[in-house]
Amino acid sequence: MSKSNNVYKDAFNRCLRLLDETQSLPSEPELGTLLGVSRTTVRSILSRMEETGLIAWNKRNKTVLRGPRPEDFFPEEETDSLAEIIERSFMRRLLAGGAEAGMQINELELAREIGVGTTSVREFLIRFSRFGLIEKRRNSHWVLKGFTRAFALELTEIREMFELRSAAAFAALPVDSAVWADLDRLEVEHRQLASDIATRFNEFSELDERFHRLIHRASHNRFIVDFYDVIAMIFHYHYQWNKAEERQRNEVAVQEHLAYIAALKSRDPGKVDIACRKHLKSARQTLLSSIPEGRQAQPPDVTLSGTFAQA
Amino acid sequence: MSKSNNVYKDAFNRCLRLLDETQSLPSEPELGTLLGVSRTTVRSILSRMEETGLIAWNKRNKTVLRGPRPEDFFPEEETDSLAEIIERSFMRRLLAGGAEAGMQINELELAREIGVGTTSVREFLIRFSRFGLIEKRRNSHWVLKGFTRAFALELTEIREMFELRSAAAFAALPVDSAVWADLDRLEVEHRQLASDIATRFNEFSELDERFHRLIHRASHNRFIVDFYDVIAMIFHYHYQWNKAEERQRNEVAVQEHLAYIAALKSRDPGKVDIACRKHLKSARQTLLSSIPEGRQAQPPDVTLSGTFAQA
DNA sequence: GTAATGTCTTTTATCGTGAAAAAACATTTT
DNA sequence: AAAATGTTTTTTCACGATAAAAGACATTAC
Repeated sequence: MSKSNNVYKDAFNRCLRLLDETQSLPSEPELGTLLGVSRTTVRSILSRMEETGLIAWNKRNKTVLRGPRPEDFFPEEETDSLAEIIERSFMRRLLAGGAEAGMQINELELAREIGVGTTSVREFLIRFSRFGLIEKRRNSHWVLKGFTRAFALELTEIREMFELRSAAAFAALPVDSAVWADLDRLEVEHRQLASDIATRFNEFSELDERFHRLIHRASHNRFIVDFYDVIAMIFHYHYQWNKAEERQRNEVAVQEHLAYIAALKSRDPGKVDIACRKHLKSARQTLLSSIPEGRQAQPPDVTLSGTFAQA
Repeated sequence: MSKSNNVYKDAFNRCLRLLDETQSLPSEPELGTLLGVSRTTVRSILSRMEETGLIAWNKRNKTVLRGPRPEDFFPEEETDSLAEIIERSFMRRLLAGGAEAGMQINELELAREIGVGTTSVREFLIRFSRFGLIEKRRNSHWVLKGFTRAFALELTEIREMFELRSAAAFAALPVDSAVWADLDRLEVEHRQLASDIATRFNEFSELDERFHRLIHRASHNRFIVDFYDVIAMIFHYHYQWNKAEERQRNEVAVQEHLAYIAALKSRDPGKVDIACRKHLKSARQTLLSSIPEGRQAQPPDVTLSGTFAQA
C-alpha cells in the first residue's frame, strides 16, 4: 500500500474551507504556503476541484463555480497521519486499563492489531520512548513502565523546576518584548472563558497548553521547551480519560491562571513565584488524584502482551 | 542483506576472552546470561568453537582443546551494531567542520554514503533528535541546528539544575544506603588515576561518566537520569574532537571530583552545593571554550546538504 | 523433578521497492 | 525580470520480505 495520501486529503479539506471564506484562490505557491504543503500537492488539490466542478481552472485563472458542499470533503478519518493513528490506538490501550507496568510490548502484534506495517510502529515507539513510559530491551521487546504514581511525581518534579525558572525569566523580560501582548491576549481569552465556564469548560485544555507554552518559551532553552511535549501529551490523554469533576477543576485552574498572569504582569519575582507554585501544586494534585491506587509497579517478569493487545 | 550477525560476532569474541580466563565453559543458559544473548546465539557460538577446534562439544561436556589465538577473533569492525556505525559516521560529519546550523540533512544521501538502508538512518535520526541538535520538518528533511554556543549554554543550564538537585538528594541518602560504598570505590579509582595522571589522563572520560551517573541516579527521576545520555553523548564526542590541553583539563577535573566526593561524604548540603557548583562551572567553561566562535546560527534557508555529506 | 539440551516458532532488524509529496528545473505569462 | 505555470527528478513514507536473534516448547540427562 506504500503511503497514504492523507496530506493531500487534509490539505484539500482545508482548502475547501478557505474557498468558502474567501470565494477565491491565490497563486499556486501562495496556496502552498497557506496550506503548508508543496506545489505538487496544491496542483493535485486544484485538479480535483476542477474535476468536481468547484472551480474552473486555466493557468492563472481560477474561477470559483460553486461553494463547497459537505460531500466535497474527504472523511475526517482519512486525513490523519499514520503516526496519529498509531498514537491514538496505542494510548487507548494504555489507558483502557489492563496495561500494567512490566508488561511486554510486541511490535508485530501492535502492527497487526492496528493494521499498519511494523516500520511505522517501530518508529512510533522510538519517538514515544522519550516520554519515559516505555523502555527498549536491546534486540528484544519494549517494556511498559506504566502510568504510575512514581511516573506522575517524576514528571511534575521536572515540570515544576522548569516552569518556575521559565516564569522567572518571563517576568524579567523587557517591557517592550512582544510576549506581553501575547500575554494580554491570553488574559482576555481567559476572562471570556471564565465568564462562560459553565458551557465552555472543555475548551480549557487547549488554552492551558498555549498559556504554559508561552511561559516555557521565555526560558529560551530547547530542552525546557521540548519537555512541555511530554507534559502536553500526558495531560491531553489524561483529560480525555478522567472526566470526573472536569468543570470544577477547570474553573479553579482558570482562576489560578488569571492570578498567575497578574503576577507576571506585576514583574515582581516574589509574586510570580507564589502564583506559579500555587498553580503547579494544584495541577500536580489533579494529576495524582486521577491515578488509580492499584496501579503500582508489578514484578518485572510478567509477560502480558496478549492482555495488552486485546484491549 | 537484511540483518548483520554482529550480535553473534561480538558475543563470540567476548566468549573467547571468557574461555581464555576460565579455561572452561558453563551451561548454555548460564553462558547466555553471562554474555547477554539468547541461547540461540550461544549455540551458534559453541558450534563455531567446535568447528574451529577450540572445544570439543558433546551435550553437557564442553572440553577446552586449546587457547584462543588472535585469528580466532572476529574483526572489531564487524562487531558494531548498525546504530553505532551510523552514529559514528554522522557525528564525524557533524564535528569534522563544514556542518553549519540551518543545513539540511538528507536521509537518502546519508544512507547511501554510509552504505545502509534508509530505515536505519531514519530510526537513528528519530532517536538522535532528542539531543536537540536536529529538528524534523513534517514530510520533509531534517534541519541541523548546529553545535553552537547557544546549544552548549542550554545544555549546561539543564545539567546544572539537575546535578545540583541530584547531589543534594545524594547527600541526604541514609548512611546505610549502598551508594556510599559505590562512592568509596569511585573515590579509590579517582585517587589511583590522580597519582598516575601523567600516563592515564585519557581514562578520565569513562570515570567521569560513571561518577556523574551515580549522582544523577540519586534523584530517582527517570527524566534526570535519562538526560545524562545527552550530556554523555556530547562530552564523548567532544573529548574525541578537542584534545587540546586534555591532560591539564582532566587533572583539574579529577581534583574537583575528589573535593566533590569529600563534600558528599560530609553530607553537609552547603558544602555539597559549593563543590558541585565549582565543578559544574569549570565543566561548562571547558565545553564553551571548545566551540569555535565562528559557529553561529546561519540564515535558516541555506541548503548545504552536499557540503554536509561530502565531509 | 529440576535443569540441561534439542527443536520449532515468533519477533526483531534491515533491506529493497513503490507511491505520495517535496523540490528542482524549464518554460511561459504578465 | 519577476513570478507564475508546466515538467521532471529526488526524497520521504510505508510496506512486505528475509535473515538474525529471541523465545517457547519438547525431550533428555542427571
